[in-house]
Amino acid sequence: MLTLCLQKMHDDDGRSTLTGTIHERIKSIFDALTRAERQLTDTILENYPMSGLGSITRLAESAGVSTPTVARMVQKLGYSGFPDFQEALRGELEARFSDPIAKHENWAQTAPQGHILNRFTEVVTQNIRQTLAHVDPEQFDRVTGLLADERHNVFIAGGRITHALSDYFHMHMQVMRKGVEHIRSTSNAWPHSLLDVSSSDVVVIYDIRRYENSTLKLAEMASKRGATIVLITDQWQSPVREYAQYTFSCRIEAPSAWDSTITLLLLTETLITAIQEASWERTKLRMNELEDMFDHTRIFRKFV
Amino acid sequence: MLTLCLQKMHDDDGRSTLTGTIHERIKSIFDALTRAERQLTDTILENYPMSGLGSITRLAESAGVSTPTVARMVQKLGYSGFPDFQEALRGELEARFSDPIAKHENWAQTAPQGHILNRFTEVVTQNIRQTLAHVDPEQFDRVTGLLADERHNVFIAGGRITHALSDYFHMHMQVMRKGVEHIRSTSNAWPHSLLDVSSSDVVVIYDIRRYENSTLKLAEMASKRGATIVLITDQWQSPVREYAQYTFSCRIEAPSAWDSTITLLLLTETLITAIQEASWERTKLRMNELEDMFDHTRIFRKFV
DNA sequence: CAAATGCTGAAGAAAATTTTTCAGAAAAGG
DNA sequence: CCTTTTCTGAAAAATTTTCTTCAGCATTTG
Repeated sequence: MLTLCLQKMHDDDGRSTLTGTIHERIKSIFDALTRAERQLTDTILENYPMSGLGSITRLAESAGVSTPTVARMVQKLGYSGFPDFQEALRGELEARFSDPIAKHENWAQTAPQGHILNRFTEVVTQNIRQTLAHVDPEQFDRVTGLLADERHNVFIAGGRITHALSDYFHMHMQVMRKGVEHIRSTSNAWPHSLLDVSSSDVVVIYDIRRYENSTLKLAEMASKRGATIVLITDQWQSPVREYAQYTFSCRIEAPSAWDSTITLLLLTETLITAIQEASWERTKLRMNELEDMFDHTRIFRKFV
Repeated sequence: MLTLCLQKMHDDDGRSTLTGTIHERIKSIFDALTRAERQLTDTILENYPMSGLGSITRLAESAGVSTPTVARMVQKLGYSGFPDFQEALRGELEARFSDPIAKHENWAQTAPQGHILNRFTEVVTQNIRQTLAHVDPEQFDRVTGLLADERHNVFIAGGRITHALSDYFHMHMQVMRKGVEHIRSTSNAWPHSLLDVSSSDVVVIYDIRRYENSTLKLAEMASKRGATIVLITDQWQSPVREYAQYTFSCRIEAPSAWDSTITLLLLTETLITAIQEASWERTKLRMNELEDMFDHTRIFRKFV
């Protein structure tokens, strides 16, 4: 067996001294780790460095691996055993505590305080929090029910920025049910799609600033045909809301010249999951069929 | 014997729950302590809370008292034993370290505990945390530099699921710089695009499970042409990593039959922001030009 | 100053943690 | 498809840690 092992030095006391933080060490050998070991390091890094301070048993349990896996892993990192590893962790913690600058926990531990990775993520989590605080669960559930029901055809429309989102939603909806169509409001051809919209149908419209005229026109015409309109927009709300029966406002603030569509994607994925749960029997069948077709087309790798 | 003992409560799990921090508790009973015990608390408070995290023996030694003294002392504080005391210490440390959103039980306040809105968001924030823990800021910065540099042409490719993401990235990149092309690995026409790839170019590839054969082929061929390959993948890593100079692993776990691409979007948007910052002068000009064009096309509403 | 009380730590007992072993499972290679 | 290699966790063994006991010492009090 080829054993990967980081270099280790012993000083006069026999205590091990290794270079770099454990976090860095883990990342540097991450590629050489096995499945269970990666699972373990994920747990360690997730709540770093706290998670490693309990007993080896506790750490193993919370990572969902066995204690020998933990023992082997810390040896790969270059420590003589779990206590040695824990000692190093405590040392790091101590160093961090005595350093007054490092008081704020960074998202990306190894990135400096003001790095864009941390700044951006900070704002995004705030957006998520504020968005979720404004979603009406009842409204959400009713929309889920509407979209899961195959008696209603579903049309999905997005604008310049939100095109990717609507495309993503459309792709997933197609797997779960029939009667889903993607309308490109950026194309001149969208009136053609509207021909099929009837009063029992649902039109999902994505529209964030700067709100597009063609999207508003689309909403107006779909509304005239009696369709139910679901609007996913930003906190300032697209004018489409006048025609919409259901409106979801998502926070899109970002430390950038652009807005962040993370919260829109979050809402979209949550909707997808809810719809899937509401129509699991049907969705399962369709997914299996799809899998079969994929098997016959060799699009995907059989073995990872 | 008159035993001093702070009040202690047991919850359903039998775990002890005490009020106030250990530091406060020690101070409050300090007057009632004996000589050896004061010696001990001095040591604990001197390097609080780190000193208490080793073994009882170590703590006793560094305080110059015996282990029974420590054991008696923590019982006076109201803990059932040294491990119980240590657990409390770890809890305090964790509270100090962890960010407030980690303990957010209900994201959507009005939705019930187990509502999909809360369940999904919980998992997503975990994904974000774990993803950020794995991003190497240095690698991130280098990729930012590469993509901001107009001397390198940029090709962006996505698969079935990641098509929307690559489309989104492409749209933003187009605003910021020239020489950006979107390759559809799902179409048979992608070899045509590869004709233009030279050794100074950068190919950004999105690939999450199930990894697509055509994407791997694309990477292989781009690699043969000497292009620098940036891979954005999931935690299990696409086989494309063999050809990639830069690999970013994003957590995509979701309480769903599908994976969540939120973290990929987060990384993408952060990249966009970083690239924008790195080339702000140029980007500003291009954005102004774009605005002018929009003004002439009446695509957007002039007044909201 | 003597007796009583309480404090302290050495040593051993109990309990737990950590490490090792090994067999079955999974993955890789032919 | 089969063989080989590697990985993984259950269980046992080894080690460490924690707790208890108890005899000696210090302090207080009358």
